[in-house]
Amino acid sequence: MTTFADLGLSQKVLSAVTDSGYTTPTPIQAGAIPPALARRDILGIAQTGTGKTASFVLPMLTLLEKGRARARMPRTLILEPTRELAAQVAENFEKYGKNHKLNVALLIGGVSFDEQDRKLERGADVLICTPGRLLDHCERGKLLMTGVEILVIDEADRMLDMGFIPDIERIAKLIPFTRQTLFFSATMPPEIQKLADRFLQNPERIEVAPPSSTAKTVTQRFVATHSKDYEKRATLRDLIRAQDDLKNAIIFCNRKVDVADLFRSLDRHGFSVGALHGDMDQRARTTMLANFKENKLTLLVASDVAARGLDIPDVSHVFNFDVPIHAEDYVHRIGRTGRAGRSGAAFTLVSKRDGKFVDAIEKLIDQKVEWLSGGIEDLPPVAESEERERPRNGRDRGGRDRDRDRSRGRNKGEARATETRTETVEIEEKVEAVKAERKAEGRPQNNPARNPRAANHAAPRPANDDNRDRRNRYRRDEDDGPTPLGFGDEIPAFMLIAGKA
DNA sequence: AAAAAAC
Repeated sequence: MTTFADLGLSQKVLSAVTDSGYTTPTPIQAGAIPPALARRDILGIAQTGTGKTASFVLPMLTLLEKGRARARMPRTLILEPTRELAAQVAENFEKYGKNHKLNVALLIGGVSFDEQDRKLERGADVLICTPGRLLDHCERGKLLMTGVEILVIDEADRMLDMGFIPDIERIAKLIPFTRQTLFFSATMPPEIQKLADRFLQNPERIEVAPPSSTAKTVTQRFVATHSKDYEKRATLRDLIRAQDDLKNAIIFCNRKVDVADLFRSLDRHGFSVGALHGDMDQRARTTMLANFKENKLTLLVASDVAARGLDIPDVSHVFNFDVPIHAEDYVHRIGRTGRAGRSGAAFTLVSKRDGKFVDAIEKLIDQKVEWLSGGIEDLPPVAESEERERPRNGRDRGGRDRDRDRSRGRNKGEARATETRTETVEIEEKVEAVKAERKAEGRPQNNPARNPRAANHAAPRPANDDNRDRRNRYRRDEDDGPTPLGFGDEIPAFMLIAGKA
């Protein structure tokens, strides 16, 4: 059997791989590493979860040992479609490059330029980027890419979906054409093939089957639900509570606003929950993902930003709050669980209007998905009592609901979750408290604009700092019951936050 | 019916 030692990797790389506990390469690694080391172009058709990242990181590290470093010139460039994926690849570089003295620069949007600029000035050997920020650096004249020897285009099909191809073409023009190019895509539709033909010279083509673990180790179920948002939220809560082997879960919504809404709803119901979508500020995204990975959060409500490629080894459950509009997304989403041979469960809430999407999914995965308990036709009619059960005053709702849940002895994890509310909320509450106190004392608030140094000492920004989120945070949920007298849909801004104009 | 990415 092939081992990593047979592939021609350097001692430094091999020892880091061994330290990580790996002995046997995956098919994509065994197929791509030897030709990559021989300076061949690579066309890798592989999904995430196949060990794809290591299949380019390991040979790149070995090749970087051979050439000579040119002053302040990056020698390798990796392009990723999302910031989280870029960060994940950077982590891999640190892990497998621990015996190397390489400077890795992560150039992604949503964070300040300063630190990235400093890294570039010190001289970075490896750039790991999202396209927009990289081009921004280039346009500012801070970055010369004429020394790049290896270009990696990862997740090419997704780059295409996201409209990144023009950016990729521009970037490719800034790099010598004598470069070696490693090109990866999960699928090979004609557009991608054309793209590959343009970017690659006589590539070695390696195609690996999608990880079969998805189909084999993930238990998939459809769950019938009424279609109103609050009904779906209730269905979801019952479903989560009914799981006795739930370790952690990602809950996917189709839209960012729904991620925000569902996050707040679950949080108010006392679940240990975080959120992840592209309109959140980068700090919040990073924190949320880190906390989820470290099991400080049990649930992560996410948009499809988290559907592909994110490597969280241990997700026990995936819930689709919304049926994905594109069937491929379903495959990517449920692929977040059942990884590395572990078992996983994937539940998809389905309401009447989702019929055709459900059909498309079953067609794509070529199997029928069982219903958890009866189909949509078997749903009991909307219970009027449920309407009445909802509290009159939305403000008291969270506490009362939790008490009710507790007295029913419903959930073990949930009471604990009540105490460990998400850090986001805690941070935000702290910030508001400090601000309110200042205002009460009549002291001026920190104004970073007036006093730039104050910014460094200011209270931490709320983790979930997106303006839209902030407004929505105080907008009342549909399941909060009737609006209190005297307020419209929105509680007046002055009652909410001191400061924010 | 969406999401993602630069300011």
